[in-house]
Amino acid sequence: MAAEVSRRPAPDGSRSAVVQFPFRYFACQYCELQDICANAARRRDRPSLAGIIEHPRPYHRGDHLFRQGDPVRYYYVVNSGITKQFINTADGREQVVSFTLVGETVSLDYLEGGRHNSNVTALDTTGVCAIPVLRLNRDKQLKAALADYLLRHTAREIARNHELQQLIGQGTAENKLAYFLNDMTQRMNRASRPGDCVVLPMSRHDIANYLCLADETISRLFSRFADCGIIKVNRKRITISDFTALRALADGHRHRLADGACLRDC
Amino acid sequence: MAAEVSRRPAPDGSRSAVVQFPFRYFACQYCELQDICANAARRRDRPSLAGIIEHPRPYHRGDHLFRQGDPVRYYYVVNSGITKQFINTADGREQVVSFTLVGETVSLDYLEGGRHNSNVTALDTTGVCAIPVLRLNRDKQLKAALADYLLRHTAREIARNHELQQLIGQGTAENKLAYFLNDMTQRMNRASRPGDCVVLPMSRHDIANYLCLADETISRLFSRFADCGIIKVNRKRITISDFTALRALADGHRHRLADGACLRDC
DNA sequence: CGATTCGTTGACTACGATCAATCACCGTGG
DNA sequence: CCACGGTGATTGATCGTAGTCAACGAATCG
Repeated sequence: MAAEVSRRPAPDGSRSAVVQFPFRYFACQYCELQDICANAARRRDRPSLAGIIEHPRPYHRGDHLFRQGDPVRYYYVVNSGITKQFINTADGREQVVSFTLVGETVSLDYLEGGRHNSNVTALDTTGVCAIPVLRLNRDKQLKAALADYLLRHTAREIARNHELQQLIGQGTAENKLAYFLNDMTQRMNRASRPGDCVVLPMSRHDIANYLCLADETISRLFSRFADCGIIKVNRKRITISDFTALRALADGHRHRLADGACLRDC
Repeated sequence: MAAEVSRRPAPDGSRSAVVQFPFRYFACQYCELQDICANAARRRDRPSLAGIIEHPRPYHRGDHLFRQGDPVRYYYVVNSGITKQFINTADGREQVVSFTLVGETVSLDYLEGGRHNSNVTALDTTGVCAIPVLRLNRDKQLKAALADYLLRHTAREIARNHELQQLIGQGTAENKLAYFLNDMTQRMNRASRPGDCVVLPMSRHDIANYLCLADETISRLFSRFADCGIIKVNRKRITISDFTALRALADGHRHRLADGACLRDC
């Protein structure tokens, strides 16, 4: 789709920290920043992230991108792998608030004083594009362009959170998991052709935590959905057999699987 | 605190829609925008919202500031009264997602295409400062300054939502209501001296909806809190008798009132 | 003053949490 | 190769919280 670069940088393990443009990752074509990044890099008349964007060495499972309380240094876009974002609650537990997939931006949840209010760790080997906030301030034009994008992005994120809040609060356990599976399938398969199969890199515990359910409830629901013929479960690999039923469970909060449904379908 | 203007505009019922600066509302001193609004209006070297900010006629109880699906035309700051923000869910019900008090900004939850994803109505007679998005685009400098502010604001809002998500999902009904009362008291009394009394203009139903609880549960909890000597309830007027206990219930998710507590305290 | 909406209290139920036991998987080391 | 321990996932039994249904009381409005 675009010109390739000679010296290939991270996240393939090289030592280079700065990308030479023009360059495209696989994820670039799905990235919302491409108009002020890869595309703009080839035009003189437009502000571009080229030259200030950084690509740190890939993170491995469990590595922290940043911790709660850290000063905000970068905006992050995931270009390979997956991250988990969680907050430390007042009573010492953890609450998973989001997963960030390929092509997505790690959500900005900053407290007064420009400090992160959350932790972000890699769930798998993960490469990122990192936009240094300080260097950004030197280029007013670029900053304005990025602010525009970020504002749209966060506004959408708030809208998403509001819907999630409704789901977490009002939905049944079935609704929550159905929503999660549906959402993950859509987001993960955006890069590939829309498939009926999805590999969830996070543990059952992380899913349970994210949806505010007990680990055991998630297990039971996976089994129940499988019994009803809606999905097939093979460890972390989930195959959706009945998208319509899944969608119905996800959309219609309060909708429940009839007790007889299982007997019919399996 | 600052010079008053001769022709007093809305929200006092006048026909004027545009404010003459220098001017200050009561809420201005608590407004996060004051540096690019009231303060900046008196300086030539700084971009200011003066001249483009609008003050529509005050809204009355039940009036809509905007509806879900409407194109985004303004950023709103409440300078008197209170608003309720809610989304229409997939299954036709409503979900209250926030209340916006004096000096606060109505949260930006926009979908792709620049359309509101929520409804905002006045819970009481409410005056606002409205910043027209289109006119803002003509002044790059001002837009950049405002974008900076809005980004910080929304980042904090996302952080808030993440904490709320944790509360809604994991907290007991007691935790939720205690959090709500604590939060409202703090935010409402920011303008006045920190008092132990708060008038909640929203209905029990709105509170229940916001906290994802049944209306009856809210009623029961008000009674229980009162029985335990934590609060005094007089219709919409709530007096906090025991801030420590309330704070403990709000902070310590999973914390519960002991069954004996009531008997001790009342 | 009735009519209607809102708020409170009671009785019962159901969903999901909790506690507990077992199973499956995986890397380690003998 | 298998025994081993450790972790994660699954299934079962029981219990408690908050939802639901229902009736009543209180405030508001025309």
